[in-house]
Amino acid sequence: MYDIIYNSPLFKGLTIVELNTLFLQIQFQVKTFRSGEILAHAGDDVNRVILLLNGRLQGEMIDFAGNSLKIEELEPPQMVAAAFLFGPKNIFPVYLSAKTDGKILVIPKKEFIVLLSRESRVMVNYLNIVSGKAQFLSGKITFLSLKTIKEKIAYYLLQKMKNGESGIIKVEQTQTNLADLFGVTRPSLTRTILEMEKRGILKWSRDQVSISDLKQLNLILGR
Amino acid sequence: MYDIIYNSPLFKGLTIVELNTLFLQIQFQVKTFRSGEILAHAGDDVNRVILLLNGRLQGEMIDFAGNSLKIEELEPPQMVAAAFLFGPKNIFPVYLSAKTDGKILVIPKKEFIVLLSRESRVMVNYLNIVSGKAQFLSGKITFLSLKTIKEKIAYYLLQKMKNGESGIIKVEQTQTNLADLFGVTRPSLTRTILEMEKRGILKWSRDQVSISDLKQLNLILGR
DNA sequence: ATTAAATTGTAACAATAGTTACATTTACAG
DNA sequence: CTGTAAATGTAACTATTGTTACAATTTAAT
Repeated sequence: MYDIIYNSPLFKGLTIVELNTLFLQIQFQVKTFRSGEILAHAGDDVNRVILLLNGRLQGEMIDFAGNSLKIEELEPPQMVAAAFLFGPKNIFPVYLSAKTDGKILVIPKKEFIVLLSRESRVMVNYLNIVSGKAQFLSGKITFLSLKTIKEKIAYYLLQKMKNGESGIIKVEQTQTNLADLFGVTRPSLTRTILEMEKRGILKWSRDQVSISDLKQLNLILGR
Repeated sequence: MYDIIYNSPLFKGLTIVELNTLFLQIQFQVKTFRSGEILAHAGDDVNRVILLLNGRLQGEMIDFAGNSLKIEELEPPQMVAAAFLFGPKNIFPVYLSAKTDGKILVIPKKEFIVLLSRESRVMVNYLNIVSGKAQFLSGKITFLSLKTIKEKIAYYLLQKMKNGESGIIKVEQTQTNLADLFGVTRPSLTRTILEMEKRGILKWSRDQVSISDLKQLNLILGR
């Protein structure tokens, strides 16, 4: 078990020996689950840490387009519902069900608090996880608040350019995928891309986009 | 000072005496700022805790409609950029500027980590703050991913009913306000409301809405 | 009670995106 | 090299929302 949680975001930075010592001091359970089993219902109390050791779970996921009811698979060794253990509403936002057989590590919230104050590396790890979620969501909201497809394209491309350099952007996505990511239909996306091409803003050829008029692109976002 | 932070979400639950003792053990600064001053630029490193003691600051705010660039005022004794102290991206998401003269409490991140592991009540408080942010954002995304005005109305009303009971809902908002909250135009909202009335789903009279057909209302959200 | 301001109702038209269906082009397996 | 599947281009039509402007109604202050 310790070899698995050794690699988890929550316990990273600790040695296996340290993990062993730490877990001697707290109460926890390892539970097995069977494929198809429902581990938590939406609305259930979150009063424990659940760390997926092996197997696959599925739950809600926020995708790029914010279709929040889409289902995401959790892979080991991820934490379940990390942002719902604390805060005002300690309930599962969605169903949590098993796609395969597997095992979870369960730590009661009280024990977890002890653990956090005893081992500051775990505390920092956990803070990183929860903060990361908040940051992720914050970014999604920025994207979601873009109203038109043109704006979404502009934002997407400008983001890609930041991590890059020149006016040529590699898009490792098909338009079909992008449309899905944006939460729009594929023909609408294509239509908008072609319109932007006609206006001389960019040139989109398969997996490569070249920006011809950066000013106009920024203008779309009101910058 | 301690009388102010005594009431802050971050330090609540501790007595003034305990706060005094705690602050003797860590490094911190109290800084004054002047109206108009920019306390942090978007992109600046977040390597410190900032707690507003008095005065008013303004920064980015995510509103109900997700217009993320709207400006929100921070009031004392709130924390600034709580979700950006940890996590992968430790940078201010927005400008932070002063609306009035005032004072802030500044604790370097390193010191703050010491503080968190030394006083688990503060740790739990902080976890509650960050988790609360994540939960808030998660809720906003659920709302933002509703595509049509009809869906937004349905979601809004059903949320209101949860905390209530009967088929009569008090809406302490004008349609003008609601439209703004939803991120749509007022005539469009009115039009949609009237259409829903025509279909016998609800009856909207000023500040009071009565649901005539709960099933249809749920159906709009695909439930 | 009267008036000004705020709120709500309405309508014509424009803009944007979804829907559906099919044509064309490209990639790639055999 | 060829055939098939995937990706992209295109078009007509519908649905939804925005825009603008004004009318009707309600609220609240004097």
